[in-house]
Amino acid sequence: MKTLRLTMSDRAILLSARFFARLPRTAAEAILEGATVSTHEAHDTLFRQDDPTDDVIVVLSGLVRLFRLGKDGREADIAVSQKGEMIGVNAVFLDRRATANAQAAEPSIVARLEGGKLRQLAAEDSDVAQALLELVCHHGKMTEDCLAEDRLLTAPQRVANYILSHCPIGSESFSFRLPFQKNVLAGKLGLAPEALSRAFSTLRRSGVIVKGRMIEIRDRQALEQF
Amino acid sequence: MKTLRLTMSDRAILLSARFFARLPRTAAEAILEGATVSTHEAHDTLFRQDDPTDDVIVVLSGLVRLFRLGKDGREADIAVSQKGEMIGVNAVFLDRRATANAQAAEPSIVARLEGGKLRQLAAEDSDVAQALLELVCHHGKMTEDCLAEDRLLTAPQRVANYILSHCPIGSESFSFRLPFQKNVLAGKLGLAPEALSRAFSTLRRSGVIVKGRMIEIRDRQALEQF
DNA sequence: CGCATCTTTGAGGAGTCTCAAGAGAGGTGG
DNA sequence: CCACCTCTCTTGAGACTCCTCAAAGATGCG
Repeated sequence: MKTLRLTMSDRAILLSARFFARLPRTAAEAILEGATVSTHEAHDTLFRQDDPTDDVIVVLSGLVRLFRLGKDGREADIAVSQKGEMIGVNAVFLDRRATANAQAAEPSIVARLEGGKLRQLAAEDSDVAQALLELVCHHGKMTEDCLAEDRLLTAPQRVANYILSHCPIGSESFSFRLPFQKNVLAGKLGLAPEALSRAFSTLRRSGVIVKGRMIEIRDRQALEQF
Repeated sequence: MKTLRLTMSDRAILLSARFFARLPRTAAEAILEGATVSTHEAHDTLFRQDDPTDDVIVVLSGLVRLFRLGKDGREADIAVSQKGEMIGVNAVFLDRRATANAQAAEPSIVARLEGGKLRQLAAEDSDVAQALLELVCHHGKMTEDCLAEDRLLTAPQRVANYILSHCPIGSESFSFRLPFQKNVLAGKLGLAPEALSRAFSTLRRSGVIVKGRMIEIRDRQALEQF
């Protein structure tokens, strides 16, 4: 891991991230004041569950996996964050202890914002508070979605769902590239890698063609009623 | 369902709820401006998933279950809310559509706050924004906990966990009364009622005694390493 | 006391995990 | 350019957990 200052292009990525994009430029700049950047190898740990921490992390490139550890060492993914997504907001507004482990799932660059500054700005600037509220509500909803999917859907259904969520509405057949390793996708969907593999096998019979990271869908209908 | 005005005791319950308790009295009063109260039978639906809605609900008494429906009609509980807890905050700060179904799990009384007013106050009063942020972060963490438990723990482990969460720290043996039907507990833990029953059977061998809604724990150690 | 509802128990089956081994892809060095 | 190595992914087999359906046993309420 190496620590650096923000470059111009880092700034550009940050300012175009959803959270910052909806803020007035001056507020966004104020938050970035004092931000640092660090690079990480795949499998590097960014922080550990229950560690005291007062940083919010923004992914600039790469992929960060957020997971909890079971007593037996098994891992349960809570979220997988890509470019422009924020991590650790909950902790900063609760007890300043990480709620999960964060690990780079591939070589990654992240920015660290000071939680103290964020709290201060949230208190002073209602635009910032508003943006944070929306962000956290959105995170909450995502987690709810995950929970509901886990409880309601089988493995192939979850995978079908995931694929459909990448499908532009209205198109009958389409294709896209998985944004990360199948390994990581399996974790995100709450499956063992083998289960994901088998799910793809099942979906093959419904017109899903998988070649490496490329996914091709022939018949959207068949997927939807899975 | 009957709709009423706020009584004095309703007000008292609201003001002592966690969210309101940390607000200055005047801010809390401002939010309660225009609130209404309604009573519901068990199994009454308060709102349906995807319904346009701009209310936040506070449970005054009884129990409200929040769940999503699968295509086959199966239900997945997202949360179970008791006296003083708030429902629907996410929706009010996102697209004003309910993210789940809400149903009274027993005869219940709830207050409805106007989402518009809440948004307005959050923008004007940083105390309100702060309190909302903490509330939503807390909800998010709860949901994460649920997700992680689902993925990491077996049925008996989840039940043991639940029991331990009701145990005052430091006590070796203790007992308490379930705050709701086993039916509802099963849903909250993501189990079929039969699975909960069997989990209790398993735990019986580790010193857990179940009589109706009363739970008694003889040996905390045994539970913890389950 | 009787009925409706909730809970427990049993049996069978669907779904997912684990372990183990084989196939494929991508990168490195000769 | 090919052989080799590593890492990822797939496939198979067996075990385990939890669900579903069915029926019997509690519990609570009128």
